[in-house]
Amino acid sequence: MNSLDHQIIGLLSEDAKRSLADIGQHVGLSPSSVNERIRRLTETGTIRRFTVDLDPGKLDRSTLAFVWIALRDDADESAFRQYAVDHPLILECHHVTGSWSYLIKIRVGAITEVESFISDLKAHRFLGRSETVIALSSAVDGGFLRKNRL
Amino acid sequence: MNSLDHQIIGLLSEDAKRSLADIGQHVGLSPSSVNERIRRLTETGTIRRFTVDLDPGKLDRSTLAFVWIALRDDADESAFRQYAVDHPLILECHHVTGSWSYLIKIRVGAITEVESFISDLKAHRFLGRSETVIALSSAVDGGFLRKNRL
DNA sequence: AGTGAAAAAATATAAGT
DNA sequence: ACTTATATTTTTTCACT
Repeated sequence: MNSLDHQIIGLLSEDAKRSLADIGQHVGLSPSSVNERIRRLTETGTIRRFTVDLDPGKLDRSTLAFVWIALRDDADESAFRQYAVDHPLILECHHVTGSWSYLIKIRVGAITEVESFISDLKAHRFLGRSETVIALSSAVDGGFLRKNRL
Repeated sequence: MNSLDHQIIGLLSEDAKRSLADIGQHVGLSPSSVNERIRRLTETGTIRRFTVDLDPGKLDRSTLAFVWIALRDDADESAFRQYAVDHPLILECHHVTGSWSYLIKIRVGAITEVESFISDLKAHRFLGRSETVIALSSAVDGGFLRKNRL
């Protein structure tokens, strides 16, 4: 991982459809060399995958909410984690420091879905207490490590 | 945006390097049709861009922190938002409901950088109060809207 | 909207420095 | 490691249904 790799990563995260030739021009390498570096970055796991950045609003997921969770004392924590992995609305679920045990980030179509989300947590007997925070607007979003963020 | 588009989006978000032919096989369309649908999804902004999912750990950004911010009473809020946009460590910055005004998500190489991050907020006279929560581990991460999350 | 065929472009491979 | 040249695959375009 040297400076060239960083540059390549920066260009790819900005637009992964750039051709190897185009990237090569920017960083001063031939297409084959760029190709080989991307292959290695992918192999070593620095690049996890090529993907698309989607607009949540266009996919009926305009509402962003953060839900703090305190698990029940008798909750099966590994079952909870698996539940989070499988849950279609949960984008992030972090075990955190502080007075809450987990911070969950969800995107839903409407605020009413937050309520059913929490009800479901209760029904599964995971939930002790919770507190929900709604995002009114986002100055920065995307969640990616981006070009100017490396 | 019909079911075929959703399927295509799902496949792309899983692996945006799949060929049009491959996607076509899965959804039952010709490569040209898939191409046309992806073109339209991109044009309408449903697909914002093609990008790469990077491993923060491999890029010296292993530490994930959430910083709750209450702005100073006299803070210039639009200046703060611009500061957030320009800041290299800030992955997300949301204006939120509740007793805090903003929730910021940052990824840093080491926990010590969180301190300098907050000092800088203070130096810019944005910060009233703040509270930092560190992620100890993540059951779900990535931040993308993913295949099974549409 | 979708298809199939042809053209254009991009990627992957291999031989040489 | 990188480059150039070649082979292969993919993407794009277009005439037609």
